[in-house]
Amino acid sequence: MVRAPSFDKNGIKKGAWSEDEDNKLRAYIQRYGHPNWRELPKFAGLSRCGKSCRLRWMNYLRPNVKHGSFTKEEEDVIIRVHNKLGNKWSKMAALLPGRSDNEIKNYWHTHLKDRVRKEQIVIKNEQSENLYEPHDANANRWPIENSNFINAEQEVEILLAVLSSDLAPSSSTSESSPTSLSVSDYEVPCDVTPQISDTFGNLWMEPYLPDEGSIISSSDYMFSSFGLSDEVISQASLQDEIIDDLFLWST
DNA sequence: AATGTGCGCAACCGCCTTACC
DNA sequence: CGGTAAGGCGGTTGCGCACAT
Repeated sequence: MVRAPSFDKNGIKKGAWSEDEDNKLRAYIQRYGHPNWRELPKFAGLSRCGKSCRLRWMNYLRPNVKHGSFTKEEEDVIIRVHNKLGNKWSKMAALLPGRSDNEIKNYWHTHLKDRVRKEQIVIKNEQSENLYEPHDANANRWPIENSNFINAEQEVEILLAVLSSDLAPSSSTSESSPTSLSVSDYEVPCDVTPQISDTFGNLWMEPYLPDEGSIISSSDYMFSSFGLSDEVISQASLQDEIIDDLFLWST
């Protein structure tokens, strides 16, 4: 299952990691952190390159990393994000705490790729049958196909932004009716807010109509379209990066 | 029992981006 | 502003295992 250990011409070990190497790397990082991956193996007593150490830590040794089969919810997130962005494994990993980008990538190629391909064929066939009813209310039940009012990457990033605690509504407003949500409910930095409004227009202000008679906000619609649980949402820790991204898009 | 074949996944490789000088 | 180093990302590979023949 793993590559056989070997040494390159510089004496750098390659291939499968031994338990002893794992212990050395784990102990060193837990004590000193990893301010410099290139220097780390030297001080940790490992005959590995820095990249190899980083990969081993990120994919296998770091705390809380999960292994084993994916849940249905995790599969849904992968499929939906892949539908929007393609092979952005690190974005998916950010939405799935404990899962590494490498593991998600492997899981996609071995379990999901073919399944999604088949399902997309089915969806396309069903859509082609509805060609003459493009504005039918039921069309809103296809969130992936009907949410391209901004580009896909922006949509996922805005989703992450809304999911993160800094931008989420404060507790005093989160209990209120969804129809009352507006951009002012979010703690967006003051120098960013007007630019977001300029860029995304009514995205933050207009309610989305998923079905006759019910009204939810655009952001709530995005939550539901990605099928993310509150638990996943609360664990997202990308707020700084997201705010930076939002700022960049708006300039 | 021996051999062949496909799958799953850890690890490697090369490129791109970012930070620093 | 250009060069360099380091980190990060996505594509690909190699090998052990399970199953089929």
